[in-house]
Amino acid sequence: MSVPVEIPARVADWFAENRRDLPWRDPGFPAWGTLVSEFMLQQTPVARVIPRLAEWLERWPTPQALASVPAGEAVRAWANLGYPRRALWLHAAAVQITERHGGVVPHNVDDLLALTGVGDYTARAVAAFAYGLRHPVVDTNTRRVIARALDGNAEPAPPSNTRDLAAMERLLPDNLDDAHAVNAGMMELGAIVCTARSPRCDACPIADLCAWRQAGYPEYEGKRKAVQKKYEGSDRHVRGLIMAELRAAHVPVTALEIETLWADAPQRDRALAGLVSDGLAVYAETGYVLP
DNA sequence: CAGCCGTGGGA
DNA sequence: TTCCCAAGGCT
Repeated sequence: MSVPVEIPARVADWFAENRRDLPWRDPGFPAWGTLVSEFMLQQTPVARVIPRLAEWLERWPTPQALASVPAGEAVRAWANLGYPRRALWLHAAAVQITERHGGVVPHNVDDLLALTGVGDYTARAVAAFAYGLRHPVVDTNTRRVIARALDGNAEPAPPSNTRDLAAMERLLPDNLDDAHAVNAGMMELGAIVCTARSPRCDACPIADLCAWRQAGYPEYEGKRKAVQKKYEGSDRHVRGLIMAELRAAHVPVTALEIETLWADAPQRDRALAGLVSDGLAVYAETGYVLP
């Protein structure tokens, strides 16, 4: 596929002018802060992350600080960010950073990938954004911009790490600062202009180059991503109710109290067993507590 | 690899 | 109101 050579420079210039003032973009923001923010941003919107991130870093300014407290403290501080397993994984990663890397968030992508809860996106985001290294960073925003501007599709195909990283690599300038701006700019463009529902093409710096626009905005015909199951009444719903109770309580939550949270006994038992299996709840004498 | 994992806000 | 989906990762 041929890439219009103007795209990276246009995106980088647009980013310089239009970047949101987000905490993790502050000069001197620590790599640990970047790692924490990336964990929190996995499937949780920016606006909900910002206040929790500030609290978190004030309380645990280093990996060692987090590693020194029980994992349950992390789960409680995670509050209502959702997917509380991420709090458990972040705590595990803090322990690993402390034990294996002397408390320094690793620079190396393979070392980052070896941390619990760090996958292909997060590892490269930390290497690129915290340390300024030249790695392609591809998230859901970047994939959408590439799908539209370069491939002429309304939506990206299902994620393929090999294909997505190669596509982004082709856009990355050699210069470190420019590469950083293109990585961040593609994400930012997807986040605030080339959005999933109603893209603001009038504000897009590459609208005149966009393959999807040039093709007349054809509807997406490829494989759709699996539709999210309904939350109301789901196992995730019940797990969420139980976790909210465990976070609020500072004494063991009895089985009787858990019964009041959800009437369907088999589903309730399944949810609770799942939480115990995941390590998010443990039984202690009289009831369930955070780990 | 498809399914699973929370929560809340905008359209 | 209902639906969509948000800086993913693990099994």
